[in-house]
Amino acid sequence: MQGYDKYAFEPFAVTVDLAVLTLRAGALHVLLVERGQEPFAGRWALPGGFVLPRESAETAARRELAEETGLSDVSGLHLEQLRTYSDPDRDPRMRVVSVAFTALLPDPPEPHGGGDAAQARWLPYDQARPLAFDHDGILADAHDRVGAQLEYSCLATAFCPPEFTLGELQNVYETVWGVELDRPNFRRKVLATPGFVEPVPGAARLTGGRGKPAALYRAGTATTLHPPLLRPSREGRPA
Amino acid sequence: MQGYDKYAFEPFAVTVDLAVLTLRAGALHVLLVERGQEPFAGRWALPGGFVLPRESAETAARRELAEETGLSDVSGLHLEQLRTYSDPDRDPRMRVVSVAFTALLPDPPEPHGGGDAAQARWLPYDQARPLAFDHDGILADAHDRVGAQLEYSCLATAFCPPEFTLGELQNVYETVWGVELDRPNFRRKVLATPGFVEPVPGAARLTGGRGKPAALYRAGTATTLHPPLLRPSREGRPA
DNA sequence: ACTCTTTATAGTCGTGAAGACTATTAGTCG
DNA sequence: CGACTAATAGTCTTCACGACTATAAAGAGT
Repeated sequence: MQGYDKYAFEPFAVTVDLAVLTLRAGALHVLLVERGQEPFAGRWALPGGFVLPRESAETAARRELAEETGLSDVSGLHLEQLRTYSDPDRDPRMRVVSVAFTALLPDPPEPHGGGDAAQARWLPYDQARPLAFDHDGILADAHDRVGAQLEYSCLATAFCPPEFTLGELQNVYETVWGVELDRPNFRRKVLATPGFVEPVPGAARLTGGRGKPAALYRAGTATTLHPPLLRPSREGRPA
Repeated sequence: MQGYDKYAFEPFAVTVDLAVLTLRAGALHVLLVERGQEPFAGRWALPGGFVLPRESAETAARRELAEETGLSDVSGLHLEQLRTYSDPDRDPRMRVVSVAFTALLPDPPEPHGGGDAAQARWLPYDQARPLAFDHDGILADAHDRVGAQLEYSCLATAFCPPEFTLGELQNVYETVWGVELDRPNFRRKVLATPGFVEPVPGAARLTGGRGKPAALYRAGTATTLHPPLLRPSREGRPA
């Protein structure tokens, strides 16, 4: 891009789309809004909106996240740019380039519902499709990304409340990956990774009534996992 | 994003920026163009340009890649979306949202120089800064991403010609990571990963005259490395 | 021709991480 | 009080990997 001829380019509308994921009742859920107008009227879609003139995409995404979830403080929530979707025909009305984000919530509040969205609610990830526009693909990309990031980052704690048990942390991995993990081994691995979690002294919580109370942990200072926590059975043992 | 009020959004210019990386003489190089106009006249910048009305960002990026490198066939080259940069003030003239891509080239052709760029050339990665606009940050992000992807993907072969020796493949890792790897161990690890590389039967190449000729390999069918090839000395052995 | 250097390739050894599994502890529920 | 449940502790075996040594195949120098 050298000289800027003001007639050398077409102006595009720039939006953000949010794949807001959470764990509810042991299942992965995604925050969706019901579309009121055509196209895709009545269809569920990822929340999002236009980037305002003086906003970066990140700022717009966090603003939309606050509006759609109704949470007063979204500053601590994990929000990360996923990818930009720019197919010329992804919106039948006009040329829209959308910067997609993934957001991870620990405890799911009932969605605000307000804003300009006709209706907002959590839907189980498996029952979300078909979504409007190219949102099926965006949602799939978000799931892939989060699943991969669980392997080599401390992202899993973003799904958990400030204080959590190792069982809850394990549930994050098992739910997102769709696999079962061995509990003692998971525990050994997590505790052996410096900075992943740190114990809350003297605290314990009953996970739901039955069983031995679990010790509580907080997210540690580390951001990356070295070595990573690899998901099992990807290529299996050959032969 | 519900209804589209045509006055509800500001039109943005959408561009692509390319971080084109290659290995020259054992050092990481990046393709840069010299800016002709203000702002940042005379400063080096990442190649890029406007997304055309009927293009996706990916299409625009591949078109720019062909223009800037002068290569006739860029269809086989590794090109991947990096991230979108949307700070309102990243271009002093107007509101420009840029979708950045990383591209990896095996053998560096002398850059075309033509196109609308004043001048295009390969610069060693370490001597590239300071670049125009926010391109220092984009370049750093590209380097980070490529370095991370070497760990868990077969990306390294994108830096190599169609047939390469394991020594050349190891040079990719060593150059991008800036570390030295043990040759026998690297060899064992690569060959033990199914689908990473496959031998070219009966072929051998002298790496540069001296020494035993090395066997040639081709890129395999795998795309991800399981388990990953972790870079050493990140957190060291504690205690 | 012989040796030295260089690079590729083969193999060895010890440590440690991780999967599979068993045992114990500390709670609730009937 | 026992049955049940979930957390936590510990064992054993396998295997990946870092460190290291040895051998093979080429060119360069004398």
